[in-house]
Amino acid sequence: MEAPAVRTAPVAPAAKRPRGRPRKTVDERDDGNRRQALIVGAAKLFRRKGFDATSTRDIAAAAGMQSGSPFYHFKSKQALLFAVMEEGMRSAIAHQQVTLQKAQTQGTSSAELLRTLVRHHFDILLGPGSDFIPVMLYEARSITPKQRTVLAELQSEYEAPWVPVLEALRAEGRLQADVKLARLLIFGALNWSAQWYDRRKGATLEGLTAAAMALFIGEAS
Amino acid sequence: MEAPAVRTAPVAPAAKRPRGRPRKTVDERDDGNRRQALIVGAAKLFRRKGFDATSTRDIAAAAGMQSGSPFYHFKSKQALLFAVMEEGMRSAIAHQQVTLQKAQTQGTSSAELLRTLVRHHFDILLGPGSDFIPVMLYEARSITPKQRTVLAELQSEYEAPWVPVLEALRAEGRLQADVKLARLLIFGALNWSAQWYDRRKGATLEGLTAAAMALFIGEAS
DNA sequence: CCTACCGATCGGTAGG
DNA sequence: CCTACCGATCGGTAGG
Repeated sequence: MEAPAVRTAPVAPAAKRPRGRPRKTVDERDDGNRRQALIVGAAKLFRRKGFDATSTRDIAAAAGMQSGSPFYHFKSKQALLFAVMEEGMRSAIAHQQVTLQKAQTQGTSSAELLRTLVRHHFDILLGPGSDFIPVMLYEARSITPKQRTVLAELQSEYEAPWVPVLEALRAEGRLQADVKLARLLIFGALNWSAQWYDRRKGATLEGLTAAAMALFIGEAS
Repeated sequence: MEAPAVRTAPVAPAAKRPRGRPRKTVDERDDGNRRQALIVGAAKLFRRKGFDATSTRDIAAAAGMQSGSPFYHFKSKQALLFAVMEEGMRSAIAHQQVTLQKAQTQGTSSAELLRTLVRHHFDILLGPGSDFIPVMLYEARSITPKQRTVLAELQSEYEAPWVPVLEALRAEGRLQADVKLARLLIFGALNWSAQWYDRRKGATLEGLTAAAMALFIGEAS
């Protein structure tokens, strides 16, 4: 059995790498630069107008291309949507791991770990230039069942570090709710903020995090 | 100044009332029965496929009509979407008031009131035949700013009874978080359940309510 | 990656 | 409320 190809999660968009012929997979090509421009532009448009209301012409224009050109990079509009979601998730997973490792040096309390996870989640959800995760959350209806399965696995991977933290809090008596339902409700509380949070208005991500912690485990702010 | 026309909130769809000519407003007619069939069918389709992915032909077929006929009742597809949302909100407000009055007989505790509100919210969100509120929550992008303003007012009306309850809980020390942010986070936790809750699977609305209460105010289940 | 284009679908309307 | 229809837009493709 061959070693599986390791996919590097693009935390930041990779710089162009013009070596060799562009690789081709089933439904997309990879020549770095332009492809990435399509993904970034599509993410922005999908978030603002929704998948169905965004035309491939809009996306092409956002990347400075002509109307037919996106289909040189992606076999379909749906494949482009999936690329946005997948890149968003892989990036989020990688970024979360780094953040967690930084916070976990010594005997960090479970409450502090939860705070780190919550704060990080607000970052990828509401931070500058973060359209990928909201698109994944709010346009899930528009992908195929097979794609949905792939994303579900990535989501499990993302949520994995939350489980032991919530279980520890429950064991410490700081969390009363059933852990599985608590996780679903907590993600709801956080994810919904993409609907109402306005960077220009009052609340900071720090304040939001404090409020969430106070609500979930009664940590006085 | 004339007295403003009172609009009755349609908790249950009104029976047909064939007296006089049908009233006409700016963007819709009212002849009861058929109009309601369009609203109900549209709600179901909008929820399942989204506004953009639902064609007016789909909606017409769901009501047993020909493709052009919905436009006899609604001036546009968007007006039909708004009708779904508005009816959903008016019905939810009325239903919430009734539920609250039943629960509020004597010296009901704030925690018990919150439980009633949460349980009721799960009902209109996840109960049988409740597509209206999910549509309002998840298709808000597709209405006009003016319509959005109307809905925002109805939402304020719906949320109004929650505020004093949360304030009381905060005063009692059972809620640590800022009340305004807590309200937003709580609605997020509840509203998101429309994304993952599956009536056929395990959890009951009662169990969900218990978990939510445990999470928000540490009420042991 | 562009040019030129196709077939399909869609929201909406006229006229009855 | 139906019939017949229109103009516009859209995802996608061939051929270079």
